[in-house]
Amino acid sequence: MRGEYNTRQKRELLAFLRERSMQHFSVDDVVFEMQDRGEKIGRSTVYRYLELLAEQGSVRKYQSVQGITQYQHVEDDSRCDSHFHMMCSRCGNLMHVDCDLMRTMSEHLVKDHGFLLDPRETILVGVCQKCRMAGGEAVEHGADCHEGCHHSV
Amino acid sequence: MRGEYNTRQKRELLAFLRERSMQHFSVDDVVFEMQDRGEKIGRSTVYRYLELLAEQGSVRKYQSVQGITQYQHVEDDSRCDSHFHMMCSRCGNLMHVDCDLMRTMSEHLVKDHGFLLDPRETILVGVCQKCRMAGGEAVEHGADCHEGCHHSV
DNA sequence: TTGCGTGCAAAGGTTTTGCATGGCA
DNA sequence: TGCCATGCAAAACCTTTGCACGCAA
Repeated sequence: MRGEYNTRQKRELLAFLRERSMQHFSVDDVVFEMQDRGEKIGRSTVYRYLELLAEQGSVRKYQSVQGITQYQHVEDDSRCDSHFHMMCSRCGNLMHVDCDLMRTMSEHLVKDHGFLLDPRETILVGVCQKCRMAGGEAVEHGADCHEGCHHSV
Repeated sequence: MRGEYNTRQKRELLAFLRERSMQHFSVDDVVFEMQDRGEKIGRSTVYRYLELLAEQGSVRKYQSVQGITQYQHVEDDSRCDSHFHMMCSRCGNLMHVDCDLMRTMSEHLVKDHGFLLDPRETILVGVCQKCRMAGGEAVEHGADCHEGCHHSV
């Protein structure tokens, strides 16, 4: 059975994941950053172990806008009903949103649109506060949306 | 300048896109289905033309959960402020959502979370009504969410 | 005739797989 | 010792790019 043995690679990878809970990363990030701290781990091992953890639910796996697979370790996976994720298309950061409006939206979608939203699979894409500040007024990705939305950014 | 000539490939591809507006497809879908109807077109041409159309806004491009790039032709791209997309993780269908609650959510996100949502990049993932009916009570992808949300599915 | 568009093939990048070796229990 | 885990290399995929030829204007 898979995931049976307690190996050095697993221990180190798991420690790595825990340190950066709530942060997103690619397989390359893992390989190189672990390498930097002197922990040798094969690329295939990273792929295989992350895949296993994703099946078990302690790691979330999704596609970035660029088409690269990103992973994220989650401590508590139980509150899926109000827990969404936002990703900044500029800096790539993944953020959590845990608020009532999301629940309201879910309920609205299922009631009025017949659509059962899955917060685990859904990622809200946009530009985060930090990047908006850094980029000044001209908000790249949301530029044309900006006008129509009447937001006072 | 790109997109200047009116070639057979462009005409046929554009016709293909218009026929399946509101539907999603991959580059392979295009190549093989056009091939089936006797329209020869090179893979690179499809990539290049879809890329061009995506820049111009008449085609939307995004990553599927499986990591394959999907495209979708959109007739009217002007109402981006309240226009979102939902994708069914079962049947793969892409649907449009054009309602006030989405606008409310956008405004909430930017006001209270500092996040400027981009409706063009964001895809709400879940299970559509048709698939929920077909699948009975046990809703595959939203199963554990189902409980927490107190939805009366 | 000019130069953009096309398609093949090759290259590039990411992920998966086969297989021999290593290491946990 | 038995068997899972690992890592290398190769393969499998998807996408992009270079280049010569075709074709629209």
